[in-house]
Amino acid sequence: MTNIKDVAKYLGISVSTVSRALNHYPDVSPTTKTQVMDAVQYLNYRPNAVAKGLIQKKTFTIGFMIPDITDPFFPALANAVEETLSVHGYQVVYGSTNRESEKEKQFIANAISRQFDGLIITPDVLDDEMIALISGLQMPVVFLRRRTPQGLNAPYIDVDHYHAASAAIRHLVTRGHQRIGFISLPVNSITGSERLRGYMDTMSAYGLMPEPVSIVEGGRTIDHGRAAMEKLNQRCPNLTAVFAANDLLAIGAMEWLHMHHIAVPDQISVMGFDNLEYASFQWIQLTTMEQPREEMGRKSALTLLKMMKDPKQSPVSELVEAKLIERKSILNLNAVPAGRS
Amino acid sequence: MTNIKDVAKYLGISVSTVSRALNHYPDVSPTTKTQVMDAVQYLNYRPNAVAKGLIQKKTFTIGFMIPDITDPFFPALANAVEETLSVHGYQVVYGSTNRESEKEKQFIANAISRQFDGLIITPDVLDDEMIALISGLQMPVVFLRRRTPQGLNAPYIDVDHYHAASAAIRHLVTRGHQRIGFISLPVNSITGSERLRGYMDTMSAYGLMPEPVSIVEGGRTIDHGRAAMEKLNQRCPNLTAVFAANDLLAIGAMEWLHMHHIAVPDQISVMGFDNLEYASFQWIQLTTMEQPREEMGRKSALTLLKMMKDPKQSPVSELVEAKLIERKSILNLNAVPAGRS
DNA sequence: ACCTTGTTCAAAAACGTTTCCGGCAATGCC
DNA sequence: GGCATTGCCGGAAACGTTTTTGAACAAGGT
Repeated sequence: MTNIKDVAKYLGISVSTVSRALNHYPDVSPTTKTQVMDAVQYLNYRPNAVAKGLIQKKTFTIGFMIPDITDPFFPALANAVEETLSVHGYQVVYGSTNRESEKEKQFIANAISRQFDGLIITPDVLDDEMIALISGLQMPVVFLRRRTPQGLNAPYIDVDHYHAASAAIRHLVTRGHQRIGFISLPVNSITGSERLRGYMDTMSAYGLMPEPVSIVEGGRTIDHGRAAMEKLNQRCPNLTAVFAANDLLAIGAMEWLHMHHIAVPDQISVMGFDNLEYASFQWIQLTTMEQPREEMGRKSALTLLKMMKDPKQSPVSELVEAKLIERKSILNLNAVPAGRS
Repeated sequence: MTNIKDVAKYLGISVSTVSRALNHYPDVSPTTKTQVMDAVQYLNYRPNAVAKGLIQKKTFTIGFMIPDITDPFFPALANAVEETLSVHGYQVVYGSTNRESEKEKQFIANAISRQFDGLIITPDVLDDEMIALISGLQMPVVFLRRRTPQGLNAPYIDVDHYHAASAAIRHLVTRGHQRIGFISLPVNSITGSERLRGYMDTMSAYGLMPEPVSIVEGGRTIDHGRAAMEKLNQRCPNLTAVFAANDLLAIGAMEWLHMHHIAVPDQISVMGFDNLEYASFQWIQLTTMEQPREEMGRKSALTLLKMMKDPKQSPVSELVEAKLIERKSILNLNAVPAGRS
């Protein structure tokens, strides 16, 4: 590999002049500058970013930690993050941690030793050790799709899961639904507990205090959704609607209903959360709360950029709006003859 | 940030001893070694991987270039690659290029200046400039999900698209289908042209030379599949089966059929390619050729690992088998009363 | 007493850049 | 013509490691 010394020697000038020419410093004459550029071309010289990073204490790489790239929620996020960071010369290093605490810590440790310039993270487990690790970080951090935990003061970009769940329930109730089941995410996760809380509070605000049996903890996958729907159907056979805490659960539920010849929405309505591509399939047509993933990804990248440019200012968190996407999985009971069990 | 000089000063020993202790060199006494370890803990010292990379000429990062992380085909690949590389201490840098030539070149250039140790790439456009760029590379490269282009001698990991397409057609023909339409990927892509070739050759081997009108170039998305199915239906209303070159196209086709009340498989059979998660949905149940994505990801990572360990040996390419996943989207005409148009 | 061998460590070079500092012409100004 | 200013450039330090070389010392054999 040819280095800067080689091109300096080739031109018979000093290393520092070559460096200044390449970095467009003002104090280098136009003629030598073009000479340098030509020599660089001719010798096929590529600056070594590692050496540059060492001396500048800036690597132009940022870390992006997510629970699971295989979860269809994340690729769009990742894409938006990379898109907006790459135009500023940053490269992003993904880490898919499978929600394992060990891997998450591993990723942070790596970010430190590799001198990343910033971090966008969606941590899943936030025990004390993790919080300590993050709070000891020298680089800017933004939390994505979860609020900043107690004890840290990084900004976050999140949707308001609580209000979104509330809006979903409102949508169902105003369409005449009263017996509404809930298929939950793991409740030890933040998003899971927030959406559950939105369901609970809104139901009781309408005087529809749900019995505990109408809530089942589902998990995150389609299979979980199926199993949860089966359990729900056993325990509360007279539900008119089901609210699933994400689209995968909703689709699992719809699959179970389809297999048992229970028509959606005629016999039971289903509401989802996320608006994945699946949701718009002709067979599914799921009404769901959309999380604006591109927007979230973009905004997290932009606030990180701002923080890296000026580490002084305290950056601002943002709560973006979820949006109700109406399709055909919910029946309006008020517009129906009546006489349903 | 505390560096190795700090811990040396703290212990009153030399920098080199600390370094040797940390890297488990034999010539450091047990007592100083434990002292060093304790000091490292106490001072919260983290080795600077950038400096290490500079002197060792090894960064323990590999680049993984894919066309589009948003395409549901790739996350599983990416996951497998990262999984098997991370256990060897490598970190992987993704690049989602949106199939833009400019971004692909950008990624390679970045890989050079950042001194990556190796590359796993799924390039989409391979013009002369790209080939020159790659052939000038100092680091090992493996091609994934495409064969190595002429003029390069890197290994590849791919499925045999041609034979897989051939097997798909054989499956249809042995079930009595003769008029089989084809929805193609963009034919200027390698995978697209290979699958098309498999279709063509196999059809004519059975004496079923397809008319040009029964082939329509679809694209890559569900919307393309819909449009293609509509076109196909106009041009060849008497098809008994359609082979779509990937599952997204197949699902788009099935959507169009569903919207027009044409039953699958009773009125027309559909065969896909990829076996995405979608394909197993209850409403879809698509028979399709599975590409073993985890296996491909793992294998590409393993051969890269081998090449990095011993750059001498010429590594071996692999063609993995696609596997027919039988579901319910194909009707066996031989087991049916007869009398179909 | 001397050589050999082995163990443990320190000094310094090296990696490829950037950047600070100073020097040397040439120019402009009085 | 002296003097400050400007434009351009070279030397060298610095970034934080690893690695090579060899020094110091002890122990053991003859």
